[in-house]
Amino acid sequence: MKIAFLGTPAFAVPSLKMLIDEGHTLCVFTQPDKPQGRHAVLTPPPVKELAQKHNIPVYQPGRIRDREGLEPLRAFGPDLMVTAAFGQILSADNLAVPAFGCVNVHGSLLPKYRGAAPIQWAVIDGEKKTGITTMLTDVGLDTGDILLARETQIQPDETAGELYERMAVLGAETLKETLGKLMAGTLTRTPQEEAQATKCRMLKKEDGKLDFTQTAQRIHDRVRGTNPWPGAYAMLEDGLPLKIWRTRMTDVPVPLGLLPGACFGDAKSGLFVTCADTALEILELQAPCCKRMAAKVYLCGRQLAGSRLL
RNA sequence: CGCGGGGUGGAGCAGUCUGGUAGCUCAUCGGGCUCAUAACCCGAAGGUCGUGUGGUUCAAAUCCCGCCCCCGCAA
Repeated sequence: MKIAFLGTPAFAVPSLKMLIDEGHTLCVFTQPDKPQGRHAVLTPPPVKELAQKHNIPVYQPGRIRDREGLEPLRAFGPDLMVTAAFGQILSADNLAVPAFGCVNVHGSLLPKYRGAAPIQWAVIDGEKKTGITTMLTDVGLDTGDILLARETQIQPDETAGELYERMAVLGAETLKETLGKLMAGTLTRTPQEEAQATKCRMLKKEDGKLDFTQTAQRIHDRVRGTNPWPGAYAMLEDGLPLKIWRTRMTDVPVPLGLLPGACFGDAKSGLFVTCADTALEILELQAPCCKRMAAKVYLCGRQLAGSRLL
């Protein structure tokens, strides 16, 4: 089949790889290169790199709805469009181009977690399971009819980054199955239950800010859900941010009289922070201007016990 | 030339402002205590202080200059 693939980040890479391996005729649309890193080096999105490696034509329109996106799309004349974390909203004109419409690979069990960063939000919310949904794209935000859904369990200590990788692979598998049924003519569509729908937004830097008046479980979930981006953090008493990469639920009792955010422990027993209910162990952290390291290692050279995180 | 912090025994840091042959915690090794221990006590080994065989000085981890690498913020 002639397929236009619209995707941008690492999540979309396995899906594109699958389409390449299946031998489809492809054309890729992805977001423009963006400055990244300390020196703002212009970096191509992961999907672009894969596409170029296979000599697939790549278009990077600022807006897919505008002429600069629509024209190459029409010129390619795809039978089907596939989107996976593309990052732009398609217009009715875009959707009208392919005869078979547009299949979207979404990182949640729709109608829950429509929108951006569904994988991260599922972890932050402490969900036990999530999954991939393929759907027929319409003009709304992830509102189209559901084609297939595949569940996966979220492990208690799994980070958003780890889950993201698994979901990217699961997404490719689900997409493959969806296309197989589409070509076999056995695909069915099910409207989403609007009453069950929830939306999630893009993650912001501030979403990594920890609030130790919450329970240890909720804080643990936020640490997991914001790893690796934007990263969880708390303020040290001098006002600088301390990044917290990994935590572990414990049954360590909180010493009497400690306020939420108070730290205790040492290089041998580990670092603990007081939450609303129990203490949470901090396994890996990163002080300002330093590399990330195990909390016990950090405590070899510096003190945190007795201080408080805000 | 976006702003800023850092490179010191295996690891993490102090010492740099107010130059004078390097200190702390953890790890390692040896010994001791103990029914036992990753716990505790005692002792030991281990560093040309990122780099130039740079400059200043009687003397540089410390002051000045160049270079390399790492990190935080901002994009």
